[in-house]
Amino acid sequence: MQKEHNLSKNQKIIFDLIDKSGGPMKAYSILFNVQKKGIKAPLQVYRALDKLVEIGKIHKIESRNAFIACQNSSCQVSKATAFSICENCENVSEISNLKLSKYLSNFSDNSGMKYSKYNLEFFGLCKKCKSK
Amino acid sequence: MQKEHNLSKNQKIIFDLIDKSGGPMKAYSILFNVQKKGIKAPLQVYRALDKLVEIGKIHKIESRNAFIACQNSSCQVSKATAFSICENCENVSEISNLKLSKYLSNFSDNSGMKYSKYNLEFFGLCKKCKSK
DNA sequence: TAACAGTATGTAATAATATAACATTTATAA
DNA sequence: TTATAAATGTTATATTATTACATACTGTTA
Ligand SMILES: [Zn+2]
Ligand SMILES: [Zn+2]
Ligand SMILES: [Zn+2]
Ligand SMILES: [Zn+2]
Repeated sequence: MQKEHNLSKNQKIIFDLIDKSGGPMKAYSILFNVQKKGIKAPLQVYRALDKLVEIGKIHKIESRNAFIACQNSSCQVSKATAFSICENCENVSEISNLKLSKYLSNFSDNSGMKYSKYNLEFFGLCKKCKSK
Repeated sequence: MQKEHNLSKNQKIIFDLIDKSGGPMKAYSILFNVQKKGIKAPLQVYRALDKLVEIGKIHKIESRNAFIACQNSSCQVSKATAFSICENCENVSEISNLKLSKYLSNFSDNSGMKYSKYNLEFFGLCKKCKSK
């Protein structure tokens, strides 16, 4: 069960928009879409995004500068994330694979570094785009 | 052995700078550093960076919008990359671990997607920063 | 309730990152 | 040589993100 965070007004507006979109959204596209709700400035968007990432309700797709609603029930923070990204249609899915996440969370090498977080992005062609 | 690409003038200037720096560099920091060599505009930098990424001489650290020289002898293209990033000192190393790269290159799930490329970024504290 | 701390908001300005469009030049190869 | 691809030069502009400062809200505790 995901901890219930009481989202603030702006956080809720922005989370709902991203969640309903079903895919990744970019900050200025979000801004455009919430202007009718009174959110007028980039900073208002980025602040809400920062908080939503922090509590794991959304994740940032780094290679796309975009934000997607968490598709796992278990992400309380954005600290172990994996995505598949179609390079043709830009469809993005969060990968939820216990073996993969265990493998990566336990990964260590001889660098002496203690890893506390990772982000993995796979690229390729999705089913639809492959068959064209 | 890495295929010998005959880098163009701008590509060589920019690769040498990044390589000698020993760490990740940002595009506009690169621009500042090569202005004395006649490279005056952002686009000249970005074009060289694009090409260098394409042939695997450098990789982009997506979470940092920065570029680092390939530290493996084997990357002919930037299509299977893994990095460790210290969140304190921002030191970045390319991870070269055969088991990890095999595991990820062979990864597949039931999404029907064919993965042809991945990028993995680990975060944590490096040896030095941990012991402070 | 009053005082406080922490979180969130509003607003303007600006910084940092990246690309579009167009003209010209250089390298490679048929 | 002629054609083609790759690289360069230049200006302008688009996109992404943060700084700085003022104000308001929310929950806790004296
Ligand atoms: Zn998630
Ligand atoms: Zn697709
Ligand atoms: Zn490499
Ligand atoms: Zn460090």
